[in-house]
Amino acid sequence: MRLSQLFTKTSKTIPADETARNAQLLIQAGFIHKEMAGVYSYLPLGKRVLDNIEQIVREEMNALGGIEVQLSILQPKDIWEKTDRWDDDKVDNWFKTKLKNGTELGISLTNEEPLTNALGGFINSYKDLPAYVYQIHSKFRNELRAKSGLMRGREFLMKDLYSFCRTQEEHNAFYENAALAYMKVYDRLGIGDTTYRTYASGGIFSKFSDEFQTLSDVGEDTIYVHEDKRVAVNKEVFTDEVLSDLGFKREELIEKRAVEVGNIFSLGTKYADALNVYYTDEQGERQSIIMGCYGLGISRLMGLLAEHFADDKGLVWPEAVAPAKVYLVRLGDDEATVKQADELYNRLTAAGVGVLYDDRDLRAGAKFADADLTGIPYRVVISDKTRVAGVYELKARGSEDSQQLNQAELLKTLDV
RNA sequence: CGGGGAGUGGCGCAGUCCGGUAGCGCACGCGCUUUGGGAGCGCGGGGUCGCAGGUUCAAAUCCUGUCUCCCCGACCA
Repeated sequence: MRLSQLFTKTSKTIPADETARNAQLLIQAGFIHKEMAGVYSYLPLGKRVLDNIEQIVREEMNALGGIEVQLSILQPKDIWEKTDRWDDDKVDNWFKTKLKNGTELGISLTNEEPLTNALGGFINSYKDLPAYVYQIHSKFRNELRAKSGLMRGREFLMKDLYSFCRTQEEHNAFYENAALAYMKVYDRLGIGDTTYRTYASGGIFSKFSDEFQTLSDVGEDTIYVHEDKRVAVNKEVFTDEVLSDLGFKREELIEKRAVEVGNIFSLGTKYADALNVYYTDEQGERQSIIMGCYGLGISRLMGLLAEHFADDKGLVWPEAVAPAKVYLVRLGDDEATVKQADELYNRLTAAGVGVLYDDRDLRAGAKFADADLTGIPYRVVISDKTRVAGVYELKARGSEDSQQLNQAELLKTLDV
């Protein structure tokens, strides 16, 4: 992408109506636009980051055996009444709307009922199970108060997967595999070493659910980390009884602040039963389906990564999610220099390397400042001077030092 | 939802207490100079002060209502 063609622009000042560092940085760098409290639009660079995170999640869900769908955002009321969840007393942060004729509708905040209902038409036999179905789509929650930028919005992008199993054993095995897949996602995003599988309240179907909590001072959750076992306990279930169940001693655990970046639940048979979705086993007997749900916040992760990897100059994206791998700075406008920069841009682009090509008519300082703020992993400078010297200047975003390389060395360093 | 703070060109702010029809920086346009860490000088365009009502000869400024944003708390299937 040529920056001369990009409509967004960076700002020298941070927005006054945000205090969350992630939102400040992402708005200042032109990645997102705030529509209203808790609602953000994704501009070109932000959209790329979001897509990159989404793709990593998609790959791991596919590897887990998941099959992707896209569910509707408008939802009918009747299926939620069957599971007794429609009432505002049951779910109080639900956006709802109405058809012109007065028919009430729900706006997607979760999808157990719609998906189970949709699957019900196809699931008859034990041969049709298990089924692991997911989507990556917007969710809406009418939070009393939005906060923390992308980390807690009213509209957000989330991956939600639902498992439909025949037996508890089958469910348990998948549930554990899902937990492993989640950790793979966090590893790929560069936060694996600070993310803990965390015991949390399980609701009515199991003693615990599992949250995935990434350590962060701006996190909303308090967890107690067991470093040796690489697990944690959420404060909400941090009781002597639970510690005893888990075989942990209180003094082994360290209190930390964390951001919930995933949560997986066992759901039992409640929803499928309520929606009259069963399967017939090998003996011809009708059996209940055991469900699980597995959430992972894509946009929240973007906020977390923005905040987690930033420094005083701006964003510092991990290469896996960066909107581009290379920020190519062209200085000087000698015809030969322009030609050389154009050629490198074309070559890298053809090789599949994402490049933000700063071909704008700006001074060096402005371009360097933008390169830093934008957080692209590698900065390459081509100037009249480097051209004459026959070198390319390469600097990693996280490093203070730059190096002078010939073209072969540069391409090798960039894995081209 | 309770408490606190704030809404003034695209962005960041001053002006509000002590009413007299709006100012600075950034950004933007033009010109000259400059050109490796957010350039300098000059000229120029752009806002009716969140919205509605009221007081007054006169309201960004005072009064009433309302909307929005931020923070703390509560809430978070």
